[in-house]
Amino acid sequence: MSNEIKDLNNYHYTSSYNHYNNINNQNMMNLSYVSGPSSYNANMIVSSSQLGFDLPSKNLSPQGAFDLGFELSPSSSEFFNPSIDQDNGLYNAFNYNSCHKSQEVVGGGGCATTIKSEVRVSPSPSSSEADHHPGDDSGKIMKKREAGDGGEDDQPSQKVVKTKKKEEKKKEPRVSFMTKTEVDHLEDGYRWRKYGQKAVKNSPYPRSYYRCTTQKCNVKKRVERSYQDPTVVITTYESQHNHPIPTNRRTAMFSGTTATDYNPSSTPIFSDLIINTPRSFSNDDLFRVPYASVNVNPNYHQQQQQQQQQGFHQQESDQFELLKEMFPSVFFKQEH
DNA sequence: CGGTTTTGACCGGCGC
DNA sequence: GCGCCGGTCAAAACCG
Repeated sequence: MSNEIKDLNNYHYTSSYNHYNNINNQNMMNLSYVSGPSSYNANMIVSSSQLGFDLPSKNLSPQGAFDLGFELSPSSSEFFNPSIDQDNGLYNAFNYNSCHKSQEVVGGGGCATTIKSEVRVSPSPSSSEADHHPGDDSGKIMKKREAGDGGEDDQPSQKVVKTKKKEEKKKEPRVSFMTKTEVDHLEDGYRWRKYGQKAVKNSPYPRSYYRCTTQKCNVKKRVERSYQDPTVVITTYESQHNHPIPTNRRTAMFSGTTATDYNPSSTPIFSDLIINTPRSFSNDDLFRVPYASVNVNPNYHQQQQQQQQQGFHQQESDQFELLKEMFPSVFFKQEH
């Protein structure tokens, strides 16, 4: 959308992923994923700023950035200025930087990854949203089926339905992560069924479409690898789960959405992980990161103060709650 | 055998 | 109107 966006970081997503363009201005923090027998570490970078849709410039300002100060590895060349897009519900939350810390946690598993992730919550139905996904409306299915059912009904009412569905669809919050990892499909604790794969224009890497397998849960996610940086996986979540994380998932990770959701016996590995993972942020932390790393960013407290002074704290906390709901497994529960 | 993945086809939106 | 593109469907294949 804006030129600024395109200029940043050379992440030139041609279509709906312009918002991924910036992996510059982000914070990082550590995440350690364990999937089955294998484990891996990853760095997430959450960057909402300059996400390709009409972000008010004010939100792109350094002040707007909520630099969470999560684990900024000196070795990392990626330092970000995360910011939040209030209007679009865009989140620039955290960056995970990886290796060393995660290694400690996982136990020498090798520093797999640096995750850059953008967290974006976009409830806004704004038409100017760069991240509009043309074919991405569930209403389509209905349309198709309706047509197939010989439903040659009155066009007007159908149109109304279409519009309605479209609007509903657009309101669905989305969260995007850029994750530097070798694993294509990041485990997030939920069960997903792949329902499609498409080649991405200008990219050698396909995009995969997943749907939550839980009944009546219409959460979807798209996963694709950045062609600019093949080590970066872009995951976009759409909608929110209306159920806790399945506890019997053998590859489940992290915790559930509530304390009671978490069943240590069924996810021992994660239990260990969580326990062992250093967490230094307080409940007041804007972005309480799952279990990610410690604050090693020397500017962390200063940044926190700045955030508070700028009155971002509450608003972001609210949005964070939404984000947490959408992606609970990533956000280590702070409730205890 | 049930659940998941693969993959070609289909559909709608959009730009030209 | 046409072609391109993103998203989804659904049958077949695969897997535990």
